[in-house]
Amino acid sequence: MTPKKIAEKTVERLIVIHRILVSQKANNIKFIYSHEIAKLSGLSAPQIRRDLMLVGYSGSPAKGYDVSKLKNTINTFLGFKKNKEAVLVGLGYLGRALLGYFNGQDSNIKFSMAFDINPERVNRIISGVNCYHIDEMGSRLSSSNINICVIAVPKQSAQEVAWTAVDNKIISILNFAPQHLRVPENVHVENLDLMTMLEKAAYYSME
Amino acid sequence: MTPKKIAEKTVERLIVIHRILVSQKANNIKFIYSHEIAKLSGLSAPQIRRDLMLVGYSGSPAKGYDVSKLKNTINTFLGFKKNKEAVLVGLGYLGRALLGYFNGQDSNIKFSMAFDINPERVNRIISGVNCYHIDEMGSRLSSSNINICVIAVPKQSAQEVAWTAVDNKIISILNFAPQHLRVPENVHVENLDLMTMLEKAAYYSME
DNA sequence: TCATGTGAAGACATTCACAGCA
DNA sequence: TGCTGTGAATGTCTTCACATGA
Repeated sequence: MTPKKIAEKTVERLIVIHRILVSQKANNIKFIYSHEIAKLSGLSAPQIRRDLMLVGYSGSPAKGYDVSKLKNTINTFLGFKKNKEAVLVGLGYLGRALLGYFNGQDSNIKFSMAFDINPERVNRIISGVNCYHIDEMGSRLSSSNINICVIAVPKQSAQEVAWTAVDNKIISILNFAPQHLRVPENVHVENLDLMTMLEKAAYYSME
Repeated sequence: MTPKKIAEKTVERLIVIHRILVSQKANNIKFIYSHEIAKLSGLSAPQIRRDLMLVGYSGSPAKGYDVSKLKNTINTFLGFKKNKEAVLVGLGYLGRALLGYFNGQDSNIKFSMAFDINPERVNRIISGVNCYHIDEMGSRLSSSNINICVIAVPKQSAQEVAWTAVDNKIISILNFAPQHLRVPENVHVENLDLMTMLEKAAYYSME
């Protein structure tokens, strides 16, 4: 499906641009210039034009880009599908927050199940999501078609969870554990280390 | 305080390396080679040596780097201080999770207060942190010495929160709202957009 | 022998600046 | 006039590869 090899940063920017287009469309804006997107996104205008070049949509110098058409083009380009499913592992503070946060938004992606090792957290429904014991993860994943896994467990367990995941159809992981995961080559890992980010913010709080 | 202008990515890597050194020290490891750090962090060995060059610590080819000394050098270089304070705005799912998550870890950075607009969420203690109404944010910040702010409010309110923050001593923001923040030049903004990250993970889940 | 420290090369990402067009 | 689309230039980051030293 992935047409060419696109830089990760480009993918990120296109997602951001796409969201801006969605919101502009909701506001009934029909056309938009690159510098307007720039203002809203914090990206630079030439950068945006370059990214849009890549997706192969042409605007007009007179009116700018057709919001609706451009949105659809990016949609297709990124292969967005409706109702994509993901799975969450780890129902601590962070995990439960993610369930509420993501499943509350109007997003294409929903968690369709979650796992934890703690018996008190499982066999119930949290934010509309069925929660099971981690022992069931392998079998439930392999009998599903889910291939996105979000890991929100303590770092000691993260690698083990990742192995179970990649053994059962998962090919993309969003990892919140501050732990480098070893995975097969074809599996994508997106690390999101909150502690590092907070420490980074702290670094820039010194003058 | 910031000695030279260090690339943001370098800062991130140094934080990661630092954490690895802390954990190695806890395991009583005295010396470590760059390729060992590489294995643990997912970074490349030359990259690590380059970063360490920058902090100005020299290892020995025979034994590698002295874990304890290197840790302290990075500590000093990054200006880590004990018990740095931050403030949280937004006590929804995500905000409450961050309180539990960060204040539970053994970190140098703690939240010392939190704010929300919803009366039901304030004037109480959550995960050991005093929660106040957003109206009190300005006065409480200005009478404190906190200069790190974590924003976990809906995107509609994020810019307003940011303005209150920067008007009251905040110079570094960790922003979870999917919204570009306009701030004065001297203020650092670290964006952490969970929805974009999940969508990015979804992108890489297609073959 | 094997790892460090680092100049030089290479890869990658961003911006410049302008032709072309409505 | 003021935008888009884009070749070329610039800037930044990463890796290579090897001299050096224990």
